[in-house]
Amino acid sequence: METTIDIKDDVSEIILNSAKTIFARYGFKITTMDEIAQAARKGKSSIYHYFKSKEDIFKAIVEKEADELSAAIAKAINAETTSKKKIRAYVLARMKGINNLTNLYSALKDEYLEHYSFIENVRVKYDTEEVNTIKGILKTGVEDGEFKIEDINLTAFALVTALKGLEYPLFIKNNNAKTEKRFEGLLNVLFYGIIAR
Amino acid sequence: METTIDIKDDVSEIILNSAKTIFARYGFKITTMDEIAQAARKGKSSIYHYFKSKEDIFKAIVEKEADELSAAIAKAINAETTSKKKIRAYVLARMKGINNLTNLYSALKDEYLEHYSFIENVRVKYDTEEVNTIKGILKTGVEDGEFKIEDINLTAFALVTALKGLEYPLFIKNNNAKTEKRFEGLLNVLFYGIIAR
DNA sequence: TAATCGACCAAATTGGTTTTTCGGTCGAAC
DNA sequence: GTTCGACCGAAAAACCAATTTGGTCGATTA
Repeated sequence: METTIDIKDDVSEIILNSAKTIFARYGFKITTMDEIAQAARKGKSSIYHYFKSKEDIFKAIVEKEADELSAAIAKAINAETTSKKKIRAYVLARMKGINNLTNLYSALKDEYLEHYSFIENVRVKYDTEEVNTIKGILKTGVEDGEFKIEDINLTAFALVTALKGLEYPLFIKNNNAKTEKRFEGLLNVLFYGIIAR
Repeated sequence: METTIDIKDDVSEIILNSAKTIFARYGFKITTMDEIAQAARKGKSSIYHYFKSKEDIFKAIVEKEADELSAAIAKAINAETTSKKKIRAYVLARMKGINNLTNLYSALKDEYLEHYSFIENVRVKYDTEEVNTIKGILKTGVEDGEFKIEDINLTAFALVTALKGLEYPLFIKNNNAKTEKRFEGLLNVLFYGIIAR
């Protein structure tokens, strides 16, 4: 994975990784630039040669994690053939992925960071990306005659919203085989509805 | 509606209504007992003859509003015959009802009040009530052979969660005929699923 | 030219003190 | 039973000095 091209950004990478650990442990506010610099074995001024602000570093880390989750989800989706399976893969990958990057991604839900506009930007960006991903799957499903949906946009939005709401009470708390079975049941509601036939 | 029995609680009612307006406008924290007393044309000490604390007043107001919403929803449900129509009536009544009591009910979502245990109690109480209502409808629907659901508890919970998530972006913002049509589409997903047949 | 850093600054934060406000009590009066 | 003025103690607000800290700059290194 690592090529020689990365060498140029070597220091940036070191700074980012150092900062990542400290941010994860102590949060954005308390972490100081001096601490980051110290962890990276650099003078504080040197950090500013690579990043223009503390926010900038944090932003880079969060965005990187968001990208990693996106990639993991995309990979899971592409591995499936039918749209139905893609939806299922999406939910599963999302659930498992979020557990991994609890550290910084949880920052999106941190009340203190609520007011930082740059975090809000990341949130909005990731939210729309998420909706678009689902929308894409639904659209393909409809075109292939696999799905039948009145309003794709609305359905995609509702699905993401519901997923986000269920995320914490269902997935985060206990993430095991039993949990998987439970959301399997919910997916069946989505696929087949609750009306008997 | 008003009977002579109410006369005894006349002053309580006055205090409650005065407080309600002030709380709605300025929120729980900023509102002072003196202001409430002044609006009720009473001395501050007099208030304590009817309510034991500021929290107590607020609690009474919020619980009253919650009860009103519950009653409105129950009425709407009972007016319908089939379980499917009951679900639809529930969503509609909930959407319209919440718009009415934006004032204090919004307190449930106020970040400042998050930490007050008495508010948490109201929230939990209303949440479980809501889930139970839906659960009741679903259960009856299944028993009558109208619905077919694997896990009623989970489905009810998911439905309420989704509804709560969609509440703000869909309903509150623009509450009109077009909105009704939109969630009609979502209800169809719930009823019939997205799989084509 | 790219990278590093010590010295420095202004703004924000912190810690501690004082003042004010406010929820709540009490006893008296009606 | 109801009302209220006077009062209390704890919490919040206001204030201020000391310190921290995000960020800049010029010089130095390589």
